[in-house]
Amino acid sequence: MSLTLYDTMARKKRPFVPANPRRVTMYVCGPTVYNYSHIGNFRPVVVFDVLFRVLRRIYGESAVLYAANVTDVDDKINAKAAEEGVPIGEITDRYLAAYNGDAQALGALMPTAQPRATQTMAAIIAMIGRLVHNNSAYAAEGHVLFDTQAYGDYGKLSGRPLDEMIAGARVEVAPYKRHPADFVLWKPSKPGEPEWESPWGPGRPGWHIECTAMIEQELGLPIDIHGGGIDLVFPHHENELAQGMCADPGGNGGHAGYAHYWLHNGFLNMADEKMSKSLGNVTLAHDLLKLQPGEVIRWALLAAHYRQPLAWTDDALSQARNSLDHLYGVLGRARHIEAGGSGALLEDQLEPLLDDLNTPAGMFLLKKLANDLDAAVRKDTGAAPAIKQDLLALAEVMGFLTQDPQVWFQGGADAGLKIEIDALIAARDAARAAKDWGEADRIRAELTALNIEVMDGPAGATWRMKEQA
RNA sequence: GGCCUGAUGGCGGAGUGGUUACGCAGCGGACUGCAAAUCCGUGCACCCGAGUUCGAUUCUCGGUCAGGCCUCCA
Repeated sequence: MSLTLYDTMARKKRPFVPANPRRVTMYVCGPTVYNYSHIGNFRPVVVFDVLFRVLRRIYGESAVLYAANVTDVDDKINAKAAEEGVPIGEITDRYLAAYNGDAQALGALMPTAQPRATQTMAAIIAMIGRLVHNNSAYAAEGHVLFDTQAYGDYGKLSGRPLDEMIAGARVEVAPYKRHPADFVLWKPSKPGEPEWESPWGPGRPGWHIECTAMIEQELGLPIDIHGGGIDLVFPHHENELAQGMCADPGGNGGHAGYAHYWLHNGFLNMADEKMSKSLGNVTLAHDLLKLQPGEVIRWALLAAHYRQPLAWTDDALSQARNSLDHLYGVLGRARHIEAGGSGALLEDQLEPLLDDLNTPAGMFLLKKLANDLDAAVRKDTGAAPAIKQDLLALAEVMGFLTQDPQVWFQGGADAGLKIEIDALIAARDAARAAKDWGEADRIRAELTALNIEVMDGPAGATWRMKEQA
């Protein structure tokens, strides 16, 4: 099976070839845990979860190492802790738990490692030490700065030559920087903020160094795939790359590279504008999940190709809901079919995903397989078991159809409501048997008021919860 | 100002040098006591201009528009 991925560094699709097929490594930049994350923050979670699943399918479950970091040292965390008068650990534990819960609800598998900055401090300090030692970094006024002049290819990832960036810079340059693009590896903490001891004085790490240290500690350099949002290309990933290359004991470029493939997901937009906390146009995944099944939100997040911008609208959610209702409806009608006996190659079903994670094409194939299954069941052609297996195999790699169809349609009803519904359905069946249409319709109206939709069929009436949102 | 993306039908969204997926919504029909679900059929698009070509929505250049990055950011 050959997987092709768009590499930001190469600016084109490249065949994916891991350095070691028995140990495939992927790192994705994760959240800063100081609050609930908005739905846009979960786009990479879901996108790279699909990639994780595809890789596991190709190379084997135990062969893929997927690390997603958690930033738990940060100004915003400090501010939140100060506001509540609690240690930062209380803030970060709380919001990390919420984040993981939301990710799970969206069908994302746990990464194989979830390193935290506070637990990587020794590796961070050691790496800064190496950078200072080999003159890639310098100490100045209590700070340690990375010397961007030390890395000849600085700017290559983002396509921004250094001099052009300086020409267009709109930020004030700290006086202790040798070069305007130099960035902080270590800085003193403000009074009252958490700090760690280091050879350059007490303080805390800059933003970029934690990822590089975590990658080295968790996965080892170089890694196969490095992922994140498109906004991270510059400066975050550019800086990671520069310090990572220079931190190698072999010197600048001494190892085979930092990451062999750079993947970046596009933004999720609200009404043509990026969803952003500073713009105030955020929808929290945590709130959305109270209104919609996680699979519906996951579907909406994967409905556009991951590199394209994704417009987040109520209509997109409702279309996602319709699509899943259709697929679950087919599965419900095929519930008596035992999946199996497929002669088809898994590669056929994976093909859309193997082409740079083309999830919309994957959805198209899901729907096609579902329609084929429906027809095979209806016409009793004997092809149903194989088609059902294919459908479920693709759905699993995409993280869909994880529930029993009956639970999908009726899961929103508690036991008491179900008893009430069954009684009403029975009464309506009796009325229909007596051709008392007035009474039958009256009961249906009663069920509608309970948010229940009735569907008459040859084997009697079935029902489902209607869409909530 | 510099750099980088994108522009497909009413909406969402793939893809392709020549017959343009699919979903939702719409319309007609079948089925139904009426519905729902399902099935059959059907209308609707490739931003503008130039170039390359027998032929461009697809390739090239220019333009327009939109979005992003250059500051925390998925």
